[in-house]
Amino acid sequence: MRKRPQQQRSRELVKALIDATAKVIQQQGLDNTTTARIAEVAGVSVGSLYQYFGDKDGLIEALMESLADDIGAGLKRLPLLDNVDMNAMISSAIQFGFAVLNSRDGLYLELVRNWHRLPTDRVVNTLQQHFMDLARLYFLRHYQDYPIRNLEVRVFIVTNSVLFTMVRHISQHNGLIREDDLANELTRMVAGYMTTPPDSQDAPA
Amino acid sequence: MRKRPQQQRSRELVKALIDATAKVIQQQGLDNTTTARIAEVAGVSVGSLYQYFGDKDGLIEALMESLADDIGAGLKRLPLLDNVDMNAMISSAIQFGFAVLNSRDGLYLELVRNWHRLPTDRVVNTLQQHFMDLARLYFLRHYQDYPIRNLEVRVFIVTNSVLFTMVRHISQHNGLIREDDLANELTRMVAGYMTTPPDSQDAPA
DNA sequence: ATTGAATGCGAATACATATTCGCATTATGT
DNA sequence: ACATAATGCGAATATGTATTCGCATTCAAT
Repeated sequence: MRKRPQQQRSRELVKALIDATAKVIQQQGLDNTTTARIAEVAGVSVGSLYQYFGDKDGLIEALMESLADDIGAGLKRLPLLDNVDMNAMISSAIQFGFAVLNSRDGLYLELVRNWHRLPTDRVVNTLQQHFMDLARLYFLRHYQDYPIRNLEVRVFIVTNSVLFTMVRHISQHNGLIREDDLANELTRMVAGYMTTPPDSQDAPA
Repeated sequence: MRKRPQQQRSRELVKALIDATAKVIQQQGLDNTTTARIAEVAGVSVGSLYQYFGDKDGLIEALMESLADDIGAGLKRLPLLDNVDMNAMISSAIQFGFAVLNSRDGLYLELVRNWHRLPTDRVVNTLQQHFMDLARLYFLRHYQDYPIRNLEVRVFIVTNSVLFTMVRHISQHNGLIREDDLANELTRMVAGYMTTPPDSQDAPA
């Protein structure tokens, strides 16, 4: 942020710009998100935009920071650890995921699709960290004895698998697969995998 | 394609353009892929480009068609069904996936990252179709009796999970997770999931 | 009320890029 | 060799977009 907004109106202007950025991305897609449109939607001139943000990327960064906080807060609010069995816990988490992706008219959807050209580190770390902690706590509480090796790898796989499978499904309006079927199957895959001992080969052949 | 190349040199020109498109995407990224650069790399003028392709998208479409064929051929060449157990079969498929993503200096990587703004239907269908057939044949051969319900959903989940987890991993140079660990764990997750009966809840709590 | 700082403005600037078009060159059939 | 079609060229055109800058307006403190 180039300059700190000091007065009330400029703080509102900054907020309006970040909100407008979200709105434009959600309505026009990241490719058609221009500083002109953002300023217009915010009811502000382009010049004012550059008073508080060094460039367009700075503005988008600010949006991502804000959303990372939202997601972090949303996750903390979910009482995932209260679930006794892993199936229920994972099911809740996946439901939350779908809810987020379907919220705000597809804003999150568009952002995840474009992860590779956005400053997503903060959000990704929030997610990864949270599920990592969750997994550790869960195993400590329920399987104090058996050692879960490769927990980092497992959480990495599971997080990305679920997230991108959901995004792919929502993005392509696949009428053949219902969202709750997908959620159920994802839950089964993840629960099965997370509760598999590290060494077993486990094919019931 | 705006006009069919009839003579030898123009057929070569078209091929050079498609090759150049791949090269530029791989070297500069999709965002910096311009008609000027493509023409330059192909050793051809921009004007000639528009003789055979209606627009830039047409050119990229032609590239995708060509790659879809390559992938289809590569898949057919893999003797996946010769594996007796599912673990080996899936492991081979995942190895193939990594090989493709690491080939051509990251061309495929960049294309998968940008799936949402590319004409990927043909490639996606090729993949989905192939693994669907494979799964059907495998279950017919090995478990003739028990009915695999939701096979479409399972294949959808598994394909996207593996593909995007691989892409995410390769993209972020995550030194903490080795590629073969990831491959092993992916194999375990997928094999476990694909061989799970449709109704079981299967958490060994 | 006055004044200096903060804020806000938007036309002007400086690229970058897709696409066209009139002309030059090369191939093909006779 | 000639005529005609196919091919190739690249400067010019049209459009879009990020960013700047000099000036106008509003605020906050005295």
